[in-house]
Amino acid sequence: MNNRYEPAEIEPRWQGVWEETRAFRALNPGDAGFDPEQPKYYVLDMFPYPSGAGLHVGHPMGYIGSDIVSRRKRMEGYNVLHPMGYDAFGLPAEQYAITRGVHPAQSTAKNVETFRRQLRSLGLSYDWSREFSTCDPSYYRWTQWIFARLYDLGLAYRTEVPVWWCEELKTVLANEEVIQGRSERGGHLCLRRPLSQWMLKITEYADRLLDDLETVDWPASVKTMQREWIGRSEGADVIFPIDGFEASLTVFTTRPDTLWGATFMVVAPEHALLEEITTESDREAVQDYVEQASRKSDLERTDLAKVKTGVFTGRYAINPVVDPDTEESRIPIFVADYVLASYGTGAIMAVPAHDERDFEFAKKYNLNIHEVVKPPEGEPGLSEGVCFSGEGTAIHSGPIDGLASPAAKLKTIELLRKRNLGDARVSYRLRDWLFSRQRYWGEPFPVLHRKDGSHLRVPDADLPVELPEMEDFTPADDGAAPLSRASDWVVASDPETGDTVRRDTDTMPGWAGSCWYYLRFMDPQNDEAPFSPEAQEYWGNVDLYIGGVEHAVLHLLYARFWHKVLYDCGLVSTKEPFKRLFNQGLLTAFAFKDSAGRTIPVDEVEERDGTHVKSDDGTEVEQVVAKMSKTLRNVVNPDDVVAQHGVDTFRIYEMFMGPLGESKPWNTRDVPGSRRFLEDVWKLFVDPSGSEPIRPHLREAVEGVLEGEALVLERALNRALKRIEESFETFKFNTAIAAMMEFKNVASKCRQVVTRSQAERFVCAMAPFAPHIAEELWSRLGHAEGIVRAPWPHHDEAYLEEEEYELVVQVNGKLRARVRAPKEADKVLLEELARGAAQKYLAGQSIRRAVVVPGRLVNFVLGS
RNA sequence: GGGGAAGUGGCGGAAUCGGUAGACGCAUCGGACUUAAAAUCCGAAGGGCUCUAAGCCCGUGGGGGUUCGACUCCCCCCUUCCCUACCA
Repeated sequence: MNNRYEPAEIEPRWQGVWEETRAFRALNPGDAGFDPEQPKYYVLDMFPYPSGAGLHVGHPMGYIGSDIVSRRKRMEGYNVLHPMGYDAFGLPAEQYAITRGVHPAQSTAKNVETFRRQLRSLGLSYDWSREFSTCDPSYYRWTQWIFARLYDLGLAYRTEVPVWWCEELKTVLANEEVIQGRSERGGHLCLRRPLSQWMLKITEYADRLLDDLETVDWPASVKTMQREWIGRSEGADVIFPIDGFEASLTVFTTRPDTLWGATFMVVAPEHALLEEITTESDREAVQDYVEQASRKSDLERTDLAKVKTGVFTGRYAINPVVDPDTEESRIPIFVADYVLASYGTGAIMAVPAHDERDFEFAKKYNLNIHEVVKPPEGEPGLSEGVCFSGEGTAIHSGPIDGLASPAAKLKTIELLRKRNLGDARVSYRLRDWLFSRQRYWGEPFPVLHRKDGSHLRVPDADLPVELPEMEDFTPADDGAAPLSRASDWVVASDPETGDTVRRDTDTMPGWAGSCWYYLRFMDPQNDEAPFSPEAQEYWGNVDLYIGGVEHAVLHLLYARFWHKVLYDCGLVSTKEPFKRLFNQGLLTAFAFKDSAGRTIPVDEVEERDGTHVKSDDGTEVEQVVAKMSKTLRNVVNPDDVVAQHGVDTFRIYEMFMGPLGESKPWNTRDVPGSRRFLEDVWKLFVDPSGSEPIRPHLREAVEGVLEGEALVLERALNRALKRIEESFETFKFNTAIAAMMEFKNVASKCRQVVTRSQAERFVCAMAPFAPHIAEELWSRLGHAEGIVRAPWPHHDEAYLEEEEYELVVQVNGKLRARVRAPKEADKVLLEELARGAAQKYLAGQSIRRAVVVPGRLVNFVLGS
């Protein structure tokens, strides 16, 4: 028998065994051997987007973490669902296909294959029988089916909206995919353009999406981000009559109590009434302004935000609470692009005394500023020349004078309601979800368009509406969807009348597939339903969801929305999809900066005498931490690490780097340390120069009382087991590995004393982290059954207490001595011991006080 | 501008409830083994001062405070990273 530690031999062998024995298969209700009494645990990774570049070492960070949890849960007796798949539809896949001139179906299949190979090589305990891609027709059939439910509920609707159009990508993008006027992917300039689109009424679920955040165990920061994204604000609609005009102007405000201070109004350049209300003499100026605003990208609109601009429309509104006989009741209406068409009503009442933006605008255009809220004592207000936007006491406001802001708000709303001039209203920052793309690589909508402009759903029985094969899938210059050119495919017959109808030619956005994949994993082969009620009932929701913070808002919000819709349809029994969420940290890498602050690629830098210098001219550079990127040439491929050291080393290193939740830099230099640890563990149990599978003294269990070194070892093991246990609470697996290393260090000094029981418990505790070596050692220890379902070892408190401990002796808070103290020593004895130990510091001094903390220290406070 | 997270040796990072700062590992330096090197094994090591022996001082971004005692709690400031960006 070869007794050297050879990961290249061990690892593929055990991976083969796991596959043959289907070691990680999760059993569903109805499967042979399913035990309804066994507790379930569902651990999910955010599935990857299979890009052409393959995995880099950052991807597996979270996967390894979730795998460790899965493996331990299995050892604790849970029926663990731990699946993996691919988020394969969407823009990036299509862009990649276009730049390479390959069909997206082909490039995606190839990328998926690379990802699968790499993931499999990492020894992750996925139930591979549940694997799928979102672009599989057998999957997207049900994505379409769920869309049909949304359609039936009236939650999907078509409307003409000004949408973000990206000229470069020839597509429409959602608000969330446009950052500062540029596409999130690729950074291309975008502009707004009206198009007929599918929208999903996520706003209808805003309150539930907000309220149910209370029920999930998620990082507070993610909850906050979601709350802010939904942006619920309570306020009121107020109707302002327009002077000499039939129509009125409605605004939304969160401060109805400041109504008496509204001295002008502003409408967005896109406001529907703008053209009508503009007077002849001002028409030209207004039209100019509107045109300018439409040409501005949002980038410019925000960048120039510091300087507000606007134009008078020539028209006046009437402040409904100001005496109509006074000139003050007539307030001018402006158009300005600091008011957004898409929020509230697209128009505001401007209260310059109590709103920073209005204040700025009023100062620039010399408009009236009328104070109606007195700031609380000590806070500066208008008299100090500052705009006070907080809450205070109403003044100069007739019927609400003297009321505190919250009461003033309520009373104003009551007044408005009585006079039919407005009412309380809640407004959200969240907009409905723009759900269609004029692209090829996505789920086609299961919708047919009749000649009369009406539309109907494709019957469920006819799903999936398969994506047609197309040679040329590039978007048309005019923005028409590629599918509209699939002339055979587009034509269909009306299921009711048999007339000719046209298929909808848009496709769903990339987010669609990831909205419910966690449900499909529960029952992935079902071809009668997206998942069976039994499977859903059993698996419930995801117990632990691990992924990056970049999905804190969109993916998680969209998935929660769909989940709630399915809940309303009676298809799922839980209100929330993900019980606990954990964000793994970003994996960074070292890079270098020269004195001018330019980043220098790693391969142009070398180390000389402890400093880093540029290879070509020897100038000193500074080491910094940056994201892994092609340009910095600091990307590390897991394949290389695995080839050199094996998967177990890779897994141990990734977890040993630091807490899973924190971002930390990869350093190839450190990897051999993890390899050495595994080599040492191996040698602890296997004699590399011998031929026995295991060190002979470990072959049989020895009975008897532990004493001497054996007892020391037992204590060390229990300490380690406890620390490993604790590491699962906070995902600080680095401390678990440190604990294993400490045990290994102690045990290596007295190898012959290690008992079989200790070896077994240690190997089991190590199994989730380094499963291959653990499995090999377990089998060498003579176990025919794999370690995958071996019992998880728990520590015994009895071995954590020692007879004696080291008592710290301080004088005036400074460490001066240490002394051995018996466990049960009382305060008097401890003080006495300490006094003896610190004698030389105490001689001739008067002790003012002695602080005795049993189990810890004694601190002598000397008199002055 | 707003919000959040974080600053500990040369590097990654430890440190339950406020109680021995620097666990564990990397790199480094000695020593052993070797013809030599690698690997391996043993050992040293926060910084400074110093009579080189026991010891002293300083040290968790900076400055204050609370406490017998602060990486940990409170106040102010600085830096870095992430998110967000006129939401009325």
